[in-house]
Order: sequence, then structure tokens, then C-alpha cells
Amino acid sequence: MGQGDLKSMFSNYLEQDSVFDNKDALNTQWKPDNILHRDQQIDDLASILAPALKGNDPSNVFLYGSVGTGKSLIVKHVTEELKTVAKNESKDLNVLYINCKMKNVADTEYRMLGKLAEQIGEDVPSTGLATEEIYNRFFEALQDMSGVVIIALDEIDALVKKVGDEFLYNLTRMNDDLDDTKVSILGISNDLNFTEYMDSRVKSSLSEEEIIFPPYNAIELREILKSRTEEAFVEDALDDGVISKCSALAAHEHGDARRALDLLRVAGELAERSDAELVENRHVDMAQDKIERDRVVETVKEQPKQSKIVLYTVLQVLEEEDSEEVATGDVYTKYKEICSDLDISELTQRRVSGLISELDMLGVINAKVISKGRYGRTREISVGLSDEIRSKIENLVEEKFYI
DNA sequence: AGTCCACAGGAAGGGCAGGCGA
DNA sequence: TCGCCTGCCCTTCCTGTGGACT
Repeated sequence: MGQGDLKSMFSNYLEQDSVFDNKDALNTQWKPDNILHRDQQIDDLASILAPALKGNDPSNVFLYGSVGTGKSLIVKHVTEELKTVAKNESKDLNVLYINCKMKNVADTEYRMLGKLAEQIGEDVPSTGLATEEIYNRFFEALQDMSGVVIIALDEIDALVKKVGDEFLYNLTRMNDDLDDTKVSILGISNDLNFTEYMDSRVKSSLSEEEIIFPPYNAIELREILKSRTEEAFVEDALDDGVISKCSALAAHEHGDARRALDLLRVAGELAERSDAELVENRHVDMAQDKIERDRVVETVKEQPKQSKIVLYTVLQVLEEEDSEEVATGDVYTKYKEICSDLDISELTQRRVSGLISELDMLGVINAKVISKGRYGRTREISVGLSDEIRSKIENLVEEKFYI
């Protein structure tokens, strides 16, 4: 592209009529004025937390619901309102919010406690101290405060599955040792059966109250999208049926409102990029593809090098044998070959098996444990990715390792 | 009914990088 | 500087198992 072209591209971009009015309204972080179809949950949570305004510690609460059912949104909404009222009444009220799934931020006990301590003004080094020490510092910082502290732990199921539930026990016990501060825990979980993983002591003290967030159905999703659309798009930017299509697709994915909003946003972006004046159904289809593609490619990019090589090996074996699925053993044989070709140190079968299982959990490949009787038990590994994604992944790995 | 394959996957722990506090 | 910490990736050793085969 010549430099003149670049200039005209930019000015074209500026002159171009956008289908968007305020794109932020389609962002999951964006807080609408009116939250639809969650009145019950808002009321429940508000009445559970209300005692905080009188300086009493609210019951611990547990919020359940799959992704995109509005849990985080409502926690933020209710606690913000609560803080505003508390401030007007000059009551001491603090809310700490942590997402336990954020990689390298709060995905271990140490990091989570560190993040919590940081939110109440205690500086904690990112590593180096004993977990016990971080706990003490956090405790002392709490001790120095007064009033009620609500600790919201988002995606708490992920952390408990990883490090166990001991830290929750410690957190729930803190109230016994604190003088002026009252702590209340608000757990948010994507996994409805999550309590089964927990010790019964923790279970009973933590889920004094429970609020369930059912998935949105297609009709509810449509209304949610409609109200956001009014804010996000210019008038008449959407073709008939676009909203219904997004809602239907997302309703299929466990009533995930986040997915619905993403679909609509990406469809809008694609329409805009192709100079279309109208967002049409075909843009939604394209958006669906693009979201999946981006997710997989991004996930793969983040993987450590050995994991990438294993994935690459799986793709190679499938291609060579021209079959739909492979067994772990075949992958491992080929893997060793590739490693020696590339002069990369090879891992044990145990580890490769573990990496395959991780890739499965990330949704990059499908691995099903099957028994072939006399011929042993193994995983049947298949890849349900389009050719486009496959070649993208292959390029990614080949570039990196000069294959 | 028993055997045995080809792994799955749990448990424990090693080695290293990055970092702290004294 | 030293001793100690966590987190990550990995190995070693191990027990478990569905079902075709004998």
C-alpha cells in the first residue's frame, strides 16, 4: 500500500458511516441502566447484604450460574449501590472484588491473598514470601480497618479445584479473630455442583445463603440485546432477524448473554469493515466463525512450547494417516520423532498425556477415553477445527520452531 | 472366569527462575 | 550474601481399568 493510499484509507475511515453509535454498550463490562430479567436475584442479594448498612456482618452468600448469566454484573451493581448509600450515611463499608481465574493475577492462594491485601492498601511482593506471611499481612490490614468488609470472589470454583478449599476455611474463620472489622464472603461460581468439592465445614459456613442464576432463554436474550442495541447502534443499522439470530445462537450455548453480546458486536464490526450499511444475518454467521477462530488461536498462542508441539503432532498424525482420530500412543511415537528432528528435548509419555488432557480441557482438541479391550485403553483424539484454523495453528508452530 | 493390553491419571517431589528479608 | 519462599514444568513411581481375547 502506497503512502497516499494509507492517507486516503484513514480519511475514508473517518468519513465512513459507522453502524455503531456507542459500541461500549455491547461490552460485557458495560453496565446498563436497567438490568433485565434479574430482578429476583438483585432483590435477594440486596436484602442479604443490607445488614452491612447497620454495621452488622451480612451472611456469607454463594452465587451460582453458568457463564454469561449476569452474576458478576449484578454483584458489581448491588455492591456499588450499597457503597453509595453507605457513603451517604457515613458508614464504614468496603468491597473487595477478585476474579480468581485471572491468569497470573489471582489464580493461586498466594496471589489471591496478595491481590486482596493490595486492595486495602497493603503492598505485597508478587513472590518471595511464605503464604502464611501474606495471610498475616492481609489479616493485619483488615484489623486496622473497621466496619464491614465484603470479599467477592469471582470464579471461586476454578481456584478451589486447583488449590483446595483450605483458604476458604481460613477466610470464613477470620471473623472469630477480628475485633472491629466484620468480614463477609461472597462467592461466585460457574459450576453448579461446586459445593461437592468442598469440605462440609466450609460448605455450611460459606453457603449460608445461595442465589441461583438460571440461564437466559432465547426470548430473554432477545430483550437484553434489544435494549443494548438501542444504545450501541445507530438507528436502523440492523437487518431484521439479526437480534433473533444472535439470541438463538447464544441460547444454544447455555443462555450465555456474553456470547450474545459478542456475536452482535463482532457482526457489527465485520459489517462495518466491509462497508456494509446494514448488519445482516451473514455477518452473524461470520462473527460466529471469527469468535471461535480467535478463541482457539489465542489459546494456542498462550500455551507453552511443548504443548504447541504436541498439538502440532496431533495435527500431523491426523493428516498423515488421513483419519478422524488418533490414539495417545501414536501421537507419542510421532512426537518423539519430531522432537529429535528439531533437536528439542522430549518429554515423558506421562507428561505428553497430561498435555493432551489439558488441550482437551481448553477445547482445542477433543479427547475421549475409550477401551479397545484386548488392545488396551487410550484416548481417542480428534480435532473439530476448520481447515483454516488448523493451518493457522500449523503456521504458528512452524514459524516458531523453524519447521 | 480370568488375563492382559495400553494406556489414564493420582501422588510426590525435583529443578529451576524470580523474588524476599535479614 | 544466604536461606527461604512460590510457581511452573516436568519426572518417577504407582495403581486403576473396560473389554477383547483365551
